[in-house]
Amino acid sequence: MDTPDKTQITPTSSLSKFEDSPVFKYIDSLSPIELAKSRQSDNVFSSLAFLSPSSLFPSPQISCHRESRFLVKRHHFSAASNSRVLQSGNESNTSEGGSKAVEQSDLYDENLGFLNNDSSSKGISSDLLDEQLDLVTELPRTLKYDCGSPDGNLEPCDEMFKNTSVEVAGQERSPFQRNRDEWEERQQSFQNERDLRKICRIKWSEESAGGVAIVSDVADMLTMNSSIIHENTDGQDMRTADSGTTSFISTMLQFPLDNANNLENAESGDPSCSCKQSEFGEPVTDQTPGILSTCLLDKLVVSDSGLKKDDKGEKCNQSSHQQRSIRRRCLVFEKSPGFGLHLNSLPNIPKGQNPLSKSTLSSMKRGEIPHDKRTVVTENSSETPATFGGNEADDNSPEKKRQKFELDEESAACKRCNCKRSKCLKLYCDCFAAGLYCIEPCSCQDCFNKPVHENVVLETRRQIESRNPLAFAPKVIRSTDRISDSWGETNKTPASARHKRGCNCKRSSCLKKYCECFQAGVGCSPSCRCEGCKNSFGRKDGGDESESDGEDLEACERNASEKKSHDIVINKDEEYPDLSVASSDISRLPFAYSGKLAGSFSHSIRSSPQLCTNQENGSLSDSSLCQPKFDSHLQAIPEDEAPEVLKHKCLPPVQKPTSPNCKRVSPPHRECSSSAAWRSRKLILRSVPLPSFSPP
DNA sequence: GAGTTTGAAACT
DNA sequence: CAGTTTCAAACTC
Repeated sequence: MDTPDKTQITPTSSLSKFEDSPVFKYIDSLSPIELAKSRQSDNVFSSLAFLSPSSLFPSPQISCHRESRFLVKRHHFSAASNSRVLQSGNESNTSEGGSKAVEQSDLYDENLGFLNNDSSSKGISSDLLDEQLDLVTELPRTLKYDCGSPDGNLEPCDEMFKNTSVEVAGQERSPFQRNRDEWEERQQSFQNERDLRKICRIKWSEESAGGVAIVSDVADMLTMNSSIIHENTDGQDMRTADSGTTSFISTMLQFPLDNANNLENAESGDPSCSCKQSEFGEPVTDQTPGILSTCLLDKLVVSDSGLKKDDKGEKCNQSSHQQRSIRRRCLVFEKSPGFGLHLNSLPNIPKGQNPLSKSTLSSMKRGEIPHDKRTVVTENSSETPATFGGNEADDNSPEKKRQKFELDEESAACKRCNCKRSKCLKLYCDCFAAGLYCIEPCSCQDCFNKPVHENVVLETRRQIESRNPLAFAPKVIRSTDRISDSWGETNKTPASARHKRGCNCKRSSCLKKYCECFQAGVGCSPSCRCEGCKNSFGRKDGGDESESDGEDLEACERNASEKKSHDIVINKDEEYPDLSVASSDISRLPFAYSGKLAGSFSHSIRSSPQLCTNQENGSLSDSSLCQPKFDSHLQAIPEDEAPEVLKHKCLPPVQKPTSPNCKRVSPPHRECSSSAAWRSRKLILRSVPLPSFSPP
């Protein structure tokens, strides 16, 4: 098919075409995004995956974008399905740009047909499939890093992934997950989420056994079409992952939407093997806790699942627990980055940890504060040369350099705490504060922040949370320019972020990392009590230095984003400052109640009021929760691309948080920075909200 | 690498 | 709520 020029095709254009025909939508949106931004797409994918399915989005535009992306990935996936999906994925990674583009065009029709089969769930199924595809694509990268076999041996890599996922779910995450579970149980309102977790658990438990039973269980719980699954036994390897992922995703989606069932059915149809599900179950479990905050985790998990699929869940033996742990760590960090993923909160990624995670993190970070679309793409390309080779002619471009620089910084940032007296059980400890266990890279002494001391950690967290429910919530909230708060009004910055509490700097002039605002790469706000504020990201008084010195700003952002990207949460609920805050906090929280909210799937969290619910029953908007993912995803999407319709439509009516929990919820503030980076953020933010919230 | 500075977190 | 202490990161040398 004729794929429109990436550059030319923008979401906006695609939107216009949606009206004409769904096919055009997919084609238009797909070809440009995928080709240009392999990595980015990954990020996006993960974000999208977690986001509600296309069905969720009433607006054709949104669905179109997502579908297009998914389709592309799916193409890729389908191609691989016949042969070793993973391998193909690995190979394709290097040459994603060209090969995928071709495949996409070819496969596009198929996907459409497939989607059409399941009218009700086609959107969702497509999304899920796409996600799987994305995973496949990303897996190769991961394999390269982790397995050390780029082409490699899929099996080993798969095993690695599988193990990793297992380990994560079982060990490191166990405490968090448990907390989440507890919360969920307490809060019956989120039945879907619980079901999903159950499924994951089941899969997990039965993974070793074969996971067949799991499938049935899942089907029962999710009301999936087991029949469909069985029918598709032929494509086990490929489908399995999809099915698992799909089911998981659908389940997640179900929270807010009833469409999940449909989606699951459609998706489940693809997957056939119970083993696959089990595999998914694992990834899901992992994802649930950590992923939320960041897209990276999602990706990783998904990819892992995908690998497992190929290898067959049974194959996935726990080869190296350590490696898994490490991976997990990285993932978690990344996730929390998210904004950071969690995506934003990935600042502290151990150096020794997965390169993949690094890359992912980098991508996420970039996503958080992308200067422009290109940046994201370039980043992706950096990791997977093949992917973007064609698109990125910018190797020499400043952004490219910047990306490399960021990668280096990320690597350097992969350090952990160095606590000596806090036992890593206080917020002094970055690991603990981020909801992460300390790991080898940490230089802490008498550390209790380890899985072995799970009970202690949890109890301590409870205590801290009892004092301050938002203690583990993201410190920085990003909001789009749409927000009209006192601060935002003064600051026209497209995208803005603010520190939840504001800093209290006296001597650093908010120009050093002592300042949390600066460290997070956000400007100071009226809520800050700093003296002599000279924050390059935005002064408390509204002064904006960023414009004057874009380069400096970028450097500052890099520094800031490096570490506490995970702490930053995008605020979709701009209109609802309180809510946004709460949601942001939730997204980042890995532990306990917050952890449940944040740790659990972003969707669930978003859809679920848990975070606030625990503290308060106010319903939270999912927007913030989903944002990290979207953020990364949206990064590539220019403002123009993001249709306003989506903005509005996708954003479900948010209920204002009446939550008392949201302490110190600073009124929505906007940063003054008007740098390109911030602008890009703005774009991202807009796009983000849409997917996350799907009108019931 | 050791020592200092800094400001958040914790405590009173 | 304010003041003080503790703490670990950030920074400097």
